Amino acid sequence: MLNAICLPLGMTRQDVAKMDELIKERFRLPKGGTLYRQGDVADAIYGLRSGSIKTQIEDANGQVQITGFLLPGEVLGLDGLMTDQQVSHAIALEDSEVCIIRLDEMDQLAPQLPSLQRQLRRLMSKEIGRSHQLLLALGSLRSEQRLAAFLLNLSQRLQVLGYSPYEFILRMSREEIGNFLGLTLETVSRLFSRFAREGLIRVQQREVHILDMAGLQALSGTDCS
Amino acid sequence: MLNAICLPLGMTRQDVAKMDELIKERFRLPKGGTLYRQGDVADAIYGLRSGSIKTQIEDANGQVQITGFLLPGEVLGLDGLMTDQQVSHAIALEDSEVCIIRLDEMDQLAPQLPSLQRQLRRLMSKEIGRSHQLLLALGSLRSEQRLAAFLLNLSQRLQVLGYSPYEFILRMSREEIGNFLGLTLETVSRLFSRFAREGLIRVQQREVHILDMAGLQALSGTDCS
DNA sequence: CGATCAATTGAGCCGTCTCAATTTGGGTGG
DNA sequence: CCACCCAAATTGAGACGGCTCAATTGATCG
Repeated sequence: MLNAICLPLGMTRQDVAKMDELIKERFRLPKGGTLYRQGDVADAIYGLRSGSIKTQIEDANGQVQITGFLLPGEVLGLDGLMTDQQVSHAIALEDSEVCIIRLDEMDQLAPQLPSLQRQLRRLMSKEIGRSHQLLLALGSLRSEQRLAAFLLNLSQRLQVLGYSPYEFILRMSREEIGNFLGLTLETVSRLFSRFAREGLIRVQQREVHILDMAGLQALSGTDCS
Repeated sequence: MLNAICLPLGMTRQDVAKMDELIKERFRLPKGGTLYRQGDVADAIYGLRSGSIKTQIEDANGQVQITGFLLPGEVLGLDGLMTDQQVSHAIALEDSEVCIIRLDEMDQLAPQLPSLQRQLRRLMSKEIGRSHQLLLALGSLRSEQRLAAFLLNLSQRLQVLGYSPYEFILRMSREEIGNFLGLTLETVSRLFSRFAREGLIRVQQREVHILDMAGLQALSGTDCS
């Protein structure tokens, strides 16, 4: 059931069949490739089938803030829905594949698919929640808490995908993690080293082993996220 | 034209007349009063007619992050639209008055009012932009830049309302400003003093006079916002 | 007019950034 | 296949910014 990757969750089998109509279109994105740019017309949303993607916003001065790292099964382009314009850039961290869901096609199918509406709402809700969480983190958490929360979040999302929550490969650089968390790359690197020294994780370049999940949770202050 | 305060912008006179149907309902909110709470069912959006309101989110640990300060003419409750649930608290900073626009009533009128849809989209777009800006600020700006940007933003919005952009009264405490900007109240207070010492502003409790707008803009790094 | 809360200001410390040197790993071309 | 090169990551030293704790002054409201 490949489509499960594109728009999963609470749908009947018939609904899923109808969904197939929408997600025929696929797209391969090479590492570093851009799926869409801030300001582009937003005429579709995208399901990430494989690989990983970052989204980032850019202000007039070229200042960049990464707003999210997407994993397979997650949906992007939702933030542009309101405006008909993308509000962020989407860039592949590695060779990736997305499926494209055109808005006009979706509008046609929508009346027959109430579950689609519900699904979409749930996704946007999650999106808003994410951005709020990031706000809270940047506003009030200390660096170690931010990184701990970051690792736990990643671990949890990978587990949902069927991967081990205890060992994974970071798809993003220290600099990108730092930007996302509002820290410098050196601070991120130091924290990785410190966490390792304290026996919380084992880290070797981008390969991470979580040794003490509970310890990380305690550190992050907030229970998971 | 009182309604201009509730949902202004690009509508024909006839459209505005129809809008009147929606915004009959008014509500007075005392200082410190709560308009809605995180988790409440979101069955309406609100136009702020007078006063000022803050919105804040709260995580499981009770950690609070203020996400915005609303001025008259601005609309709140939009972030709850997707989810049917409010995702933030809305609390009055002073005695305020809002008009209530019930969603079900709006849905009935929507087909006859395409401009309403457009208007709503524009507002949500602005909302998302705001949250992104805050993200950028918390992630990458230094304290002085944050406060400068904050003052300029306020100044600009007040000017739109017809007030002087050069002198205004802060409706929020130093602590609330600090929370919003990811700083402590002491740092905010010190910055106010420093700005005053440097001749950028004159400040006396919550009364602010901007003396050197260009200087503030230079400080904030980003041109206005 | 006292009580209370908000704001200011100071001193000292801790955390994070900056700048810089070094190591590691991956990719490319000889 | 190896040597080289470049980007990413690590680690250190030092400076600075913002936080914490604490005392004082200044408003506001019963």
